Amino acid sequence: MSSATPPGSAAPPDPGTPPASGTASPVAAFAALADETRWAVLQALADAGPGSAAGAGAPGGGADAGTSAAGLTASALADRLPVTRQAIAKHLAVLEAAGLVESRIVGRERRYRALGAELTALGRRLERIGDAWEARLGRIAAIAKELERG
Amino acid sequence: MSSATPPGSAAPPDPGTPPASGTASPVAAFAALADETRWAVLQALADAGPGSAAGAGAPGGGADAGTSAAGLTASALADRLPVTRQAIAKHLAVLEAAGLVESRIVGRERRYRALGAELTALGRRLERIGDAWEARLGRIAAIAKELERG
DNA sequence: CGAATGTGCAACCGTTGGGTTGCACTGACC
DNA sequence: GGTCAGTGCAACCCAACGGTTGCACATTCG
Repeated sequence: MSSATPPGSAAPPDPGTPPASGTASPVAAFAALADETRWAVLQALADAGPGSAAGAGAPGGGADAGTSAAGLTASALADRLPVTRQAIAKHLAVLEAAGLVESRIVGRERRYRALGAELTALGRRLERIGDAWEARLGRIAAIAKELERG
Repeated sequence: MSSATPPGSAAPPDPGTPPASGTASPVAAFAALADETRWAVLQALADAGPGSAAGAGAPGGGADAGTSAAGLTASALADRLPVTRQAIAKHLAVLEAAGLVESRIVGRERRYRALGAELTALGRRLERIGDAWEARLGRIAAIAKELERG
């Protein structure tokens, strides 16, 4: 009971842990990744490129040129996805709480961008846990073989 | 809309895909990993070692010696965790559907074991997606800089 | 055979969660 | 200053989920 310690169940009161930056809890991140709509949001954020930023609408002019790599707003995402802006906002809140997304207030709008590094870190953690399990299984098999041989 | 393709949303009818083996859908796996009790189950399965297999009970004799690395039953897990056997059974069903756990019927009992390799594969996939996002962000930043200079 | 252990299915309950609608508010633009 | 786009909060609905209880079925052991 010491190798893989993913959840915060056995964690101490956690007193001196300011909201440093990244992942809150792995399970929260998994819960955030457990929804297809949320994946769609993440993917839309991930391939949000310059030129297709604000998308349709913006009749006045080009407007958001310049800081093109700043991400998308909830409304822009709602334009791309078949759900309400409010639903998107909730999803973005979940994703941000899980540390998978970051938000910046620009003018009167809030731009979100995906944090791929957090995803990568989470993946690496999963990888390590899986490897630990496999290793333990191997060890058990070895012991069993040993016992069999006498 | 071509780099990372985690969910099965945009997937074709998927006609000729027999239940090859492992992971059904990544989102299913994440949903499976999004519960603390399920993590506890996985961990209990992961460090299920010889000697502590059937746990307390078994008054008759040693019984399950031999195939000690075969995994734990739902009842044994229910003995270790503060939930009902039925709850454990449901969790195991979810985990098995997600491809994170495997079951073997021995006598009248069903033994489960954790599939660490699947976890590892899932982690690797996450890692790749995160890296792809980061790469795309870098490319966007480069383009923005180019535009600024031009 | 009878008793015990283990499993599986089904009903049920409380809570969470995705999604919508509606409204109030604030910052930008004419 | 008035209007318009964009956000935020709150209420509400319905489906899914975690969990329990209860019972019926199989299988092993005395």
